[in-house]
Amino acid sequence: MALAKQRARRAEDKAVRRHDIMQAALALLDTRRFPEIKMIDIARQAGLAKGTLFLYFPTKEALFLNILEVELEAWLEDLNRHFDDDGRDWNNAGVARLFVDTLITRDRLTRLLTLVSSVLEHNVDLAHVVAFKSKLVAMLAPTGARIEARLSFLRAGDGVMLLLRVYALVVGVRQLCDPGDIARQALQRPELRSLAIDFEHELGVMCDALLAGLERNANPRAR
Amino acid sequence: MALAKQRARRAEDKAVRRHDIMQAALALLDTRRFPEIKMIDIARQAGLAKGTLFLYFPTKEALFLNILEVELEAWLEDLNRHFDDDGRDWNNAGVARLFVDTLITRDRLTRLLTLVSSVLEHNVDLAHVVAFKSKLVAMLAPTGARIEARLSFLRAGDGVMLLLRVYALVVGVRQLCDPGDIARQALQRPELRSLAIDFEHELGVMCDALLAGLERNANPRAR
Amino acid sequence: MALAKQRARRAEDKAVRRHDIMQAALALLDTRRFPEIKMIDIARQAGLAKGTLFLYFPTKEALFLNILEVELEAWLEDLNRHFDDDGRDWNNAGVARLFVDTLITRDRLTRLLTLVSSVLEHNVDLAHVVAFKSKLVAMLAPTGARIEARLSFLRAGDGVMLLLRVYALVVGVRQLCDPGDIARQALQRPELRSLAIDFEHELGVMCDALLAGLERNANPRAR
Amino acid sequence: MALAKQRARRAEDKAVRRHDIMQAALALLDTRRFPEIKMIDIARQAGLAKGTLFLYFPTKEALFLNILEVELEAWLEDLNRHFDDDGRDWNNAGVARLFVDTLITRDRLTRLLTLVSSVLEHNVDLAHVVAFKSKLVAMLAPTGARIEARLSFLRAGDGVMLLLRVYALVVGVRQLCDPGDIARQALQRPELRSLAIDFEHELGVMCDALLAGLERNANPRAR
DNA sequence: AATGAATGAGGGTTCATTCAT
DNA sequence: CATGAATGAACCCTCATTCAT
Repeated sequence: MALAKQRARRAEDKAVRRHDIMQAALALLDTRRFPEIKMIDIARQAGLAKGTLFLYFPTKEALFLNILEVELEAWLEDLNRHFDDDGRDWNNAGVARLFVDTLITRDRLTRLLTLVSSVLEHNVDLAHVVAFKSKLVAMLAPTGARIEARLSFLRAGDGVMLLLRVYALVVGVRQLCDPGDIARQALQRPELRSLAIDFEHELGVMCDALLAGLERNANPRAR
Repeated sequence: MALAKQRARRAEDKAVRRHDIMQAALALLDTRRFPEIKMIDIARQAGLAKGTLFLYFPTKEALFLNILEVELEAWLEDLNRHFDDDGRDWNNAGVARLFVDTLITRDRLTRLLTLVSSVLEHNVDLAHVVAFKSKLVAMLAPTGARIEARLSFLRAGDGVMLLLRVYALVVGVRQLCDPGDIARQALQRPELRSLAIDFEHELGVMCDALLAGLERNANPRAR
Repeated sequence: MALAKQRARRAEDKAVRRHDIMQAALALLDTRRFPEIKMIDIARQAGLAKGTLFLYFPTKEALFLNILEVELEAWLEDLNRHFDDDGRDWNNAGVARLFVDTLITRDRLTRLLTLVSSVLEHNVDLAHVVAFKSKLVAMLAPTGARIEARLSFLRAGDGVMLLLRVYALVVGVRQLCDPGDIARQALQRPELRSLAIDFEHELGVMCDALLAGLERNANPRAR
Repeated sequence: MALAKQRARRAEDKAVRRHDIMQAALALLDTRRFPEIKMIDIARQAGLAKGTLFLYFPTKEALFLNILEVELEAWLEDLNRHFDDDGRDWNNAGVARLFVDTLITRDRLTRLLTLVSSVLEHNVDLAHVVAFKSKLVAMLAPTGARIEARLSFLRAGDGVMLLLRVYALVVGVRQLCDPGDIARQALQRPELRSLAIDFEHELGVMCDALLAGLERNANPRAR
């Protein structure tokens, strides 16, 4: 047996270890897609034994769901901080810009979002999913409220809904812009260039359009 | 040994067999998700042997990619037919409505779209992907042109781009609205109801907003 | 990929392959205990790939349960043949002797019997167990009838019951006489010699006693 | 971290802890089979940490082997007490009855006996097995002697041998009468009822027969 | 062309045991 | 002594794909 890693006995140490594992998984996500990441790889990356991972997360999916939760929280808090800035002149374009700016630096988050419904919510028990979604609802609310305060055409509840729509946008645009290895090669072809789309730019356009369109459609008289 | 199905010698017969296989796969897609559909199931559904499938499609992914191609073509042709109707008064809302109407009756297509970049373009060789994408480009162009003709704020190339954005919307909204089995249970909870979103309605709102927003943002002076 | 073994296409060939697999498993049983036999070992022994085994038997337990069935059948048929010999003067001792003689040359059978309730009837689905037990009932009946015909003190149904009791005896005596590797070493010690018991002899004593005792107790007046 | 249980410093305290652990394991044996009982379960049942178990017993098997030893001792002492009762009129039937009566109330013992050679004597080192078997020999002798004194047809050494044979009977009859979960379901079927055998009754019949038969066969002249 | 038997890589998870604290 | 975090070997079975017939 290899030398056992220092034991995490205090809750604090355990949190650190949890964090280490999540970071290891996250690091692998930069170069590989979810199905290509094996638990053993994560373990090695974290300098741990495979079994140890299962002391902290019941399944591979649960691990990534937790990662997503943390990333999501960080993003929402980031948004909150920005929305609390009264010095800015808030309008649709500004909000869209904020979404894009905070998202394009969060490659991992946007990649993880892609997995939620197709992967991460499978092989996880009901309680976990409920916990995740409850947390999500709780996290979305404050940010949603801030958005409503900044964009006058939004009504109560529209802020959270907007965030969910941005989530949909992120997922859709990722799939549109993120080819797999083979598709990437295919897109090299001149005749397929029209399908090679830049994530950042496209997300910007879509967010802009979404907000402008929602406002427009919120004011029927203006049509 | 079961009686061998009559051999498809002529190209015509082979096309029929191909079609049968695709229909069988499609039928299974109504009740199961891609990873849960086994090649043996498709074979049985088609009344063929497992190995026969591989005479027509090199991999499972290639099979579904072909299915997608056909479904996509049908959808685009449908769109074409509608766009060719001069009797309608074409505007954003009308186009959005058309997208939604033609998509919500195509459950299989919207489900397949979800898989493109995450699944179908893997385990398929370069030539296949190139073929698929080339076909796609060729199919999108005529419809794109028609859209451009119907919506005056669109410039050359915007029609195809719009279709791609609608694709992104479909993928995003599907993931937003289509929970897996466990997530569906979770969403029963009253406190999570806010996350239970109707696909059709949401797709409508998003398409409407996308078009309205794109027009708005296409006319900078109007801001 | 290694060279694929010749394919068994006809039902006849498949039966041969099934038989080969069972023989391979049986061969390994001579030198190892059930939990130490891995499916991969059986596959290699049979010159097949691991997956091939699962084409013929759904689980490891099912495989051995089938083996047991065959071995059991062979034994019972053997018994039938002997019982049909009118030239013998049938009495308790003779029947006991027959049991022992036919069993001590069937090492594998007696080892398998040990596993039935503790192992083989686990990880097998209900239908399989029912099938096995039904077959067992069907196989026991003819032999039971013959025994009843040979031993006058037996009443209807006693023949089958006697076979079940012999089964119990075999299992018990095997466990009594068959030490594991470590226990075998322990029994080398002079002071433990009293625990080293010979299977054949002991089975003989027990069978003799069982039959004599059953007869005795069947005639209360004789007490 | 849970509060560490008070340390057992004195040998006396340690014996108590040992006992606690064995009792915990024993309790679990009532509802589960050996392979389904996990060390962590035993630890929890005993209110201890998993690692602590290994301070008292080197392996899971060693733990159960010790339990068996104690249970066996209790049974033999019980037998001794009964055999020392001069008021009874000792004969085969009485002895058989005594075996059965003292065994059917010892469900755990009879279940453990089943495991001895197939499980408990594996993953235990030689010294342990030797110790167990030596103890066994020592425990059997006094009871064996008492039996010999009560049943006149027995010669020196036959008493111990009889006990071993009763052990074989218990193991065999247990396996015959104790179906696993699936087998139990199978035995519900009317056509398989003949295989559903009552442990107590069958053990009685077998013990009776064994003793009667041994006596019978011990007096060749009587044949 | 059709068949379906054969292949075998692949992988998450468990749990007895160890050992740092 | 007690703890419980860490270890990592072990393992059956699936299923897309191949290929002999």
